Amino acid sequence: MIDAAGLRVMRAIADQGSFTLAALSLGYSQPAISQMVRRLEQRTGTVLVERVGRNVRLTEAGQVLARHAVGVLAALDAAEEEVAAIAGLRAGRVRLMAFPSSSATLVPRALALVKQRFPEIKVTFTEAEPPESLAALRAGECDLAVAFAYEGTDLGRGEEDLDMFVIHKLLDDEVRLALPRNHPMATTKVADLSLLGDESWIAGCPRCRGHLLQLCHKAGFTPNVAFETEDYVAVLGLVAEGLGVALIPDLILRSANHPDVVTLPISPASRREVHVVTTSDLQRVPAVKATLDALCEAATATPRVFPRG
Amino acid sequence: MIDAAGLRVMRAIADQGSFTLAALSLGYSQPAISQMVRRLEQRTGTVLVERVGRNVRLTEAGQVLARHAVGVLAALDAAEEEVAAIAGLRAGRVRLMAFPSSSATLVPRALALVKQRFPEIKVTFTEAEPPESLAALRAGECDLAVAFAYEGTDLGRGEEDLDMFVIHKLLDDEVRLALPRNHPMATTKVADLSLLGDESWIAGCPRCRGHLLQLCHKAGFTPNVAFETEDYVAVLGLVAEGLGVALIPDLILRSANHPDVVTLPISPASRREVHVVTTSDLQRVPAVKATLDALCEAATATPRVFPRG
DNA sequence: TCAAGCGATAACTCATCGTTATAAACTCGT
DNA sequence: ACGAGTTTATAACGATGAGTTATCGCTTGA
Repeated sequence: MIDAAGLRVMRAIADQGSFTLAALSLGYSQPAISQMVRRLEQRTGTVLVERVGRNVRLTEAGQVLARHAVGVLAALDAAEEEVAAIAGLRAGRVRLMAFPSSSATLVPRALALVKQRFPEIKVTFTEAEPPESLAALRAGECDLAVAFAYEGTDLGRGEEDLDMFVIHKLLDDEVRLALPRNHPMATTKVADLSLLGDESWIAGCPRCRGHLLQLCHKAGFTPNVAFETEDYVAVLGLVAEGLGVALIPDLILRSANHPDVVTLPISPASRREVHVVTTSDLQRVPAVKATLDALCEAATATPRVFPRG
Repeated sequence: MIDAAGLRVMRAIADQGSFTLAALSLGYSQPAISQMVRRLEQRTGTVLVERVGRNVRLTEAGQVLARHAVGVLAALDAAEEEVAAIAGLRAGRVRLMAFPSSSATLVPRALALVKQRFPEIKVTFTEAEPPESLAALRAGECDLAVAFAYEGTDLGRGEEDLDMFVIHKLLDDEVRLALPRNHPMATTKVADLSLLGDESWIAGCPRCRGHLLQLCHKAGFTPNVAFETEDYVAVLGLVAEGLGVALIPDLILRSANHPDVVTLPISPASRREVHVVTTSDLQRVPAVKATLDALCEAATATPRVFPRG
């Protein structure tokens, strides 16, 4: 019934004291104000403006509207400004979820980029394995998910519905074999999986374990998994102590390595792909887009370091 | 840029969780909501709603709008309600000015009527002589002026510009002669002015004094004005003591009389007209109209009482 | 008394905002 | 796996709102 434009007009009339000046101050023509007032009057069913001589004066009802206009317009401007800040990257919150081994290098680098470019944007970060982060994304509890997929497998658990997502590839993450420095194979250039059927194996996260089983199966044996832990520092420790060998993604090795552990490329080679996942809607949210871009840059700019002991 | 309708829509979406339900709750069709959101999004340049499956979810910017909507819409409703109250006679303030002798009977009766019918309407009342009340009306400091004009004269001072006013006649107010009970003429039915050239006269307000001079002039003499006072109770007292005679409007005699004073119709008859004056704009203000109506009713309903001692 | 200023009005244009009808996409139950 | 039932998106269209320019009438002040 009564809208912000009407209040703005009433306020201008109250401030300026005439239709003409009010029109001027609002950037309208004088008849626009005249008609606007008439519309307001027939909507409210009340006289809002007293026409006295060639001047105008607000009636009681008109003064009521002008008085309320201040608050309403201020609140409206505040809302507008807040949205504009989000649109203009001067504000905004991005909820990022990433799997643990990405949080060592990739994510911090991206967050630093965002913070440097858009200091006002708050990126909240939660570690989560891919199935969990994708579920959060689907549930609207997250804006960006950094996830990985081993060659030939899907992101998430496989039965996931990925149609709703927009997926950007960040980098290829080489899977390497970790073995003790004093292991006979430690001096070779490439580790041939098929020669490792008798080793004790140390498995990582559930999906990594699945990948290990798959690779070994293709290599002709079923691995003897002696330990399971999701903590890759622990994996390296176990390997260093000669308690087994393990498959470890290169990404982890960039931030964690162990003096007594050697890593080698494996044959047949295997890698996992690291992706950042969002939705087409969220991708168009400026702060989300900025963070996504930063992740892509961090991925390409990060040099690959292969610590070979 | 962003208006109340937009906020209302965002709020409804936030509350209802879907476009369809939001449309239902606002009495719109579903496409109306869909288009409204799209318009808002291209105006703000931001994604406001995440389309997820067949449901929707607000983005951060959308939540900002929905959050601000509460306050803005509440303030808007408050303004609307306040104006509606004025329009519906459930509120409002009327500033009434009336000349002193009207405040004895006419005005109290009218105010009682208003109060009985519309208890919420506050009528403020100020005594003022016609020129002053009309000036206040012109200056916007008054909504209704009760004024009088002697036969053949204007309201106000005569040089007044009456075009801007709307004038309603309330009643004819007979001018009577007041004289002491023991005055020789006290027993006659009609006082012949031309026989009173030798009397001492007591004059009232300036305009009444002018009228007195005019009447006497027509009757062939210039009155000997012994006293001047605007207090008609004083006039009656002076007359009662035999210090002079006076012309007194009937309206005053309805509320003030004196046992030792007799009043007679005069010849030639003279009367003043009592009017209520406002402007065409103010006349359409409900509370003003209600008060004006009450004044008219009070004027016609008030029986004429001629206390003849 | 005349020129200047102000509000009202008329006539017209255009964007907005609503509608209905229909398509496309998703969820869920069988 | 597939169809029923929702849900959003889109198209086409109409009514109304809201702006413009041009012009009139009135008030005012020199």
